[in-house]
Amino acid sequence: MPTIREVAKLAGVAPITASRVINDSGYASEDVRQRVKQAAEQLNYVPNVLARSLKSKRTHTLALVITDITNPFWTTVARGVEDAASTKGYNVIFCNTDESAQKQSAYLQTLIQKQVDGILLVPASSEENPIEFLRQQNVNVVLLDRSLPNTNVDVVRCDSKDGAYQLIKLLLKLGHRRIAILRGPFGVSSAEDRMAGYRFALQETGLEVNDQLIFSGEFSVDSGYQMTKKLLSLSPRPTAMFASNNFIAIGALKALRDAQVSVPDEISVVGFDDLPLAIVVDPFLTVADQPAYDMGQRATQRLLETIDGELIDSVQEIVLPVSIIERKSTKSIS
Amino acid sequence: MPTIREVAKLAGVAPITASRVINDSGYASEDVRQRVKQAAEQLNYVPNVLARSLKSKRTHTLALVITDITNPFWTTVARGVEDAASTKGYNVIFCNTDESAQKQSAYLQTLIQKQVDGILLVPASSEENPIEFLRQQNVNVVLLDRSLPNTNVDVVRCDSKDGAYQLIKLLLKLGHRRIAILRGPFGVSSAEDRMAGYRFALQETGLEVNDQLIFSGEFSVDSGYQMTKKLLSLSPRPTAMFASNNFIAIGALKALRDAQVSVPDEISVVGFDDLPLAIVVDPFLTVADQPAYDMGQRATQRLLETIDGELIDSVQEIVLPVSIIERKSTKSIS
DNA sequence: CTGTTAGCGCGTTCAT
DNA sequence: ATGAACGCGCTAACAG
Repeated sequence: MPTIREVAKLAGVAPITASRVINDSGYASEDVRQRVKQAAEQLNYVPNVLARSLKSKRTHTLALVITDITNPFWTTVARGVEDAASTKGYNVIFCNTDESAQKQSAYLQTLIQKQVDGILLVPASSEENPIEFLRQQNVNVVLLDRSLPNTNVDVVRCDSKDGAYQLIKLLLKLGHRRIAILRGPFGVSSAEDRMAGYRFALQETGLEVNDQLIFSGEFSVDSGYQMTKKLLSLSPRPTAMFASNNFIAIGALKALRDAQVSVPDEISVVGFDDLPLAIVVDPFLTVADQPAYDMGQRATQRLLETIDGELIDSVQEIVLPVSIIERKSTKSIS
Repeated sequence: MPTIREVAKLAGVAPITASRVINDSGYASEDVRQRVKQAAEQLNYVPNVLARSLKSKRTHTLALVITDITNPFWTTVARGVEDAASTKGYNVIFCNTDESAQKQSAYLQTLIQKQVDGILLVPASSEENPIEFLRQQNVNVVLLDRSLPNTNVDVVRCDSKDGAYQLIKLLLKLGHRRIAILRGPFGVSSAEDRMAGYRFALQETGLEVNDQLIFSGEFSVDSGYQMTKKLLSLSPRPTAMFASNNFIAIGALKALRDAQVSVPDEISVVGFDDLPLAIVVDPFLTVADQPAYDMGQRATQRLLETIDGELIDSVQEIVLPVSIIERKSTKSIS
């Protein structure tokens, strides 16, 4: 792999001159310009941006640290991120933490070593706050989907509380009173917010929150399945349930099918996160849909702004609205 | 961000000594060891691997160039890649080409500039062969999913021809004779292979391949939808159809639903690529399932081997078997 | 318009 | 056991 020095030599100029031509910075006579370009062409010269980055302190590389790219919600976010990043000339390294604080901190460590210009982080549930560490290292961060308590960072997230609130309201209007929730991990703000929305809707209607109807688990298919099995052993059985994430919803629907409980005839189900349109031929689950792609894009734009030093002072929390999509998984109680 | 020089200064030693302690290379007295470690701790020292990479010519970063991370098939591949990579201490940059040769070459250019140690590439359909360029640049490459004609590169792909063959055989056994194919882009080896499998199965059975029953398009939902609409205008209508990719299958199913053609009563449908189990609560499409995760993993392992210079000489083509999953979208003709 | 010098942060080579 | 010098490839800063 040729260096700029070799190009310069072939063109009969000094390295810096070749550099100027190649980066189109500074002056250069047409003659020199030609010679350098030709030399670069001839040698198949490709600049080594590592060396450049070492000086410029810019790598034009971002990192996306999510829990699992396999979840269609995160996939869509990732696509939004990559699109926004590549438009501005940035690349994206992606990392899956699987909600493990350990994996997360290992990744963050490496990413900082690699001098990424910024990190989009979906913080894994954990005691430790990763932000302080990142701050010390002077990395730009934007939190994605989840906020962190007592932490002054940019966040781009969706309105989980409102989404949950609306879904429960919808069930209440249909006459349901025994409404269960399959909630996500403690300490994860989106899970807590959805729980809060659930609570709020019930209380607003003058209903008590029944602890028996609250099931907690992971944001996973398996967990959704397990929680639903427990739920089904209750008697009287709830007439409606709220699966607080797409994977939980899938697990729930599987469990209901296995138990031959029909939706919505025997139980109404609402979910959070839509399954991408492309995936489901005949969608039937009523959900609160989050603008995943937008979220990725917005967060990336925000991150790039802070990298460019535009808005260093003001910390922003961008909350995107969710939209309720009513389909066929709920039914009025009679 | 502190440099090793500052750490050394604080510890009262020379930079190189600090370096030795931190990288655990060479000798250092226990006393010095302690002092350096403490200094590093105190300053929150994180080594700048850019500088290291500049010397070592290793970035421990790979790139995954796919068409669209949003396709669950690629998502799964991506997860396999990232898992295999991170296990070995590598990070992964991901890029979406959307089948555009232009985007692809722009990405490849940047990736080389960034000195990635290797590239996992799903080549976009194009006249130009990107491999020669990569060869010149001395980058390690493993092709994913698709091979390239007359090109001596490692490939990890699935047995598309056999998958298609088996699916068509299955339809033939059910008595179908008018079997349509919704094929993918010309010049994309997986699309061509599936076409070949289709052809082969028919010919083996002594049937002629009827050009009217061959529809060509993109690997996209929309394209699947369009092709199916055309297919439905045929009379007599085919009794069975083969959607040669997951997105095409989704589009096809949508079109069939919109036209109120029932599957499998009025038409049998088989597809390529399974929709991830997690996604589909009640899967019903009969498909040839590719081991997407494995493919990602195997390709990455192979790439890392070549990076480590283990097997530079022998070019390998790894072909993974697909498995037919029979469900409820086909019916015997009577 | 072009070139010399110097340094980004690190680690290899060769001394001491 | 520790350190000085040098260079990876590139580009500001400063001549000329």
